[in-house]
Amino acid sequence: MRVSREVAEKNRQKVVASSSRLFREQGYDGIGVAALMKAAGLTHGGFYKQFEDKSALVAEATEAALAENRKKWQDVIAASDDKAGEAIASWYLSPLHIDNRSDGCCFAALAAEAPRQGVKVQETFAEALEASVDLLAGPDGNRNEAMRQLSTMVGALVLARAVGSEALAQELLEAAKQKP
Amino acid sequence: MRVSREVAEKNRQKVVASSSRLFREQGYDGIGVAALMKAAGLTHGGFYKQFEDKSALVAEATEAALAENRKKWQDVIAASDDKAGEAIASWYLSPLHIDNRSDGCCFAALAAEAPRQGVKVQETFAEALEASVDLLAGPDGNRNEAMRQLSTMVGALVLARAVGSEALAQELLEAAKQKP
DNA sequence: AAGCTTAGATTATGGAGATAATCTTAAATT
DNA sequence: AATTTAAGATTATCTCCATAATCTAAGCTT
Repeated sequence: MRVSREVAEKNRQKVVASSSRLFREQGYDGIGVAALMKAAGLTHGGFYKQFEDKSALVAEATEAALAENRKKWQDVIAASDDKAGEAIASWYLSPLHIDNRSDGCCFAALAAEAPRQGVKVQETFAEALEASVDLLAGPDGNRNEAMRQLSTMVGALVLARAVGSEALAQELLEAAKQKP
Repeated sequence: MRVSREVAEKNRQKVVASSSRLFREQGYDGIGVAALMKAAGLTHGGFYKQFEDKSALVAEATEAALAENRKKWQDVIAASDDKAGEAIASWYLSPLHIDNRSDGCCFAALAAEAPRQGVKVQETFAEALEASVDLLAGPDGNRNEAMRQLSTMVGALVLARAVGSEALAQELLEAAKQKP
């Protein structure tokens, strides 16, 4: 049945938001439209009134995830007295992040699948990466160093999640924290 | 029709080898049993004579990919006069590696999906990671530093592949090469 | 050589998956 | 209040996928 525009818009946002978490958890190919709609409390069929097709939702959900990540980074930096790089590192490389795929870093969760998801998604990743590098570098920071730090953090988290062993995972995160 | 044991075994290996490439290219969920068999020149139905199910092939193909990677690393190190870390870095972080998913690094291609692929696959990743760290560190090397280098390389490659933009990708690889 | 065994082909089966057409009902518009 | 419109439900279609049962022809055993 029909609902008011505000409710419809809210429903749409709910689909995007919950999909942004579910994609991070299960991968772009790991979950289908029906399950995504159900998770948002709606039915399968309504999907195509709101989105062109699944890839449109993929693009929007990726944007949402990356925007949410960015906001979190800003909060972490604002709340810390350390330099941006240090503040982010000690928060990002915490063991909690290993299990928190669903609202964790979108780079670590989905960047590996981005090459198969079309130009739009890749552009979104590129913009988000630039933003992250700027945040990491700070006002007078070194762009190269920030890029390297981002790579190290993302790689460490991806590998830590892949190895199963908690001890090895922990070791990876610790190693990534240290400045050589 | 039936073939000799040697041919059957060769066929099995062909399935594993071509799957190890196709999984790296398209992801574990991105390709099905039928396509994997067809790529090896066989038909769909024969699959279950050789493998328990798809996840068994996933495990074997991952092992194969990681073993192949390791061999390549050894070759690169042996062929270079530099220290192992330097030799691997300059080879691993080359622009060619961005497009070569199918016979490139299995960590960069598939580690992000490993958490969803069962314990066996994760153990395989853990063993391969230990081996890579040992190779990177060399006989008298620093384990932490090797872990950090591996994370940096994997992260940089994953991100470089995700951003679409060739210039940005190149910048990421260059940044990862520099020792801070 | 006769019979047994089995790799791989053929052919179901059943479940998801994506997309689309239609229906219903309530909000928007007039 | 009457009419139009559109969100979301229902239902259908079509494709792809994993798994399994059966078939068959050629290797292997004795």
